[in-house]
Amino acid sequence: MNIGDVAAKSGVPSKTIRYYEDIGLVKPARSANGYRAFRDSDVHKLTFLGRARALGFSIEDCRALLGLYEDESRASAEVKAIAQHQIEQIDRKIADLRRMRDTLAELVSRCAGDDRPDCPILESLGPGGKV
Amino acid sequence: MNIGDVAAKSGVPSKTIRYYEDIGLVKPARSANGYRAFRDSDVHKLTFLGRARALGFSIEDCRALLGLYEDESRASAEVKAIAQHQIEQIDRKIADLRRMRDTLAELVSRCAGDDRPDCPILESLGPGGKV
DNA sequence: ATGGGGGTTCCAGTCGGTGGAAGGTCAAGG
DNA sequence: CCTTGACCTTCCACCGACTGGAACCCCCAT
Repeated sequence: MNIGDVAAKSGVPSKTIRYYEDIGLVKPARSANGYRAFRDSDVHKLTFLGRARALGFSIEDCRALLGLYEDESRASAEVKAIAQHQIEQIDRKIADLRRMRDTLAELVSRCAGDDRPDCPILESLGPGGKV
Repeated sequence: MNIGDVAAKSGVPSKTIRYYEDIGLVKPARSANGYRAFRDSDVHKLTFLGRARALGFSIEDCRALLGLYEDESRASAEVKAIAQHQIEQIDRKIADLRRMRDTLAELVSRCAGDDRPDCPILESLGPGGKV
């Protein structure tokens, strides 16, 4: 299988697949003409990677998960720990974003939004403010 | 004022201040010895930038906001529009993260997390899965 | 004069790709 | 047999927004 087919099947762009090879996540064989020759197992790995990335796992987490995925004698506890850690990271990001959002929403609600220059948003960002 | 004092007063690291000069957000004068010479207005700008960045505004948004901040004849509507757009971006990010979080939480809840190898998390990421 | 704590420039690296140039390969159609 | 066009290859540069570090300069106190 050539890279284009794999990209179509796995949903991971060709460019990204080459990048994943660069960083050692997949190791496709090579045909005589120099083309990468993918097996079904590579497609499975790439599908796996695409989904893991969509869940926000870092590349290094993906590398670890892929190792566990391939390891028939893994302990599910290891996988669960990584996933739980990822949930914590996401929760932290959400909390940060929510704080930003609330602050912004409050500022926006106090801004007239007309053609006059006075603006609580800019005032809060400036030296007197306390955002 | 030297860069270190400004960093302390504005809360923006020296390195970042130099970077902001590089990309044209601040334009400090220079002393005879080649050191950057900041005025109070530069400190105000950098404080402004620090706060705007903390609210998640992109550098380009910051540039626009800084322009409006400096423009006495601005219309608050312009500022409000940028802030509202930013809120929308944040909302979209939160929604994405929440989807990830929910999916992960569901997978984690179904994973035994013991020393056995069977793991719904890995199964969902693999070729049979449907994350 | 020496030491330490500023400052300066410039280059490289972060993360996870993405875009594009220059060139090789292959199957189909004229 | 040749050309066209779609694929593939490598390599290098760029995105955002910094951050780390090397190598060097400057100024003040001891």
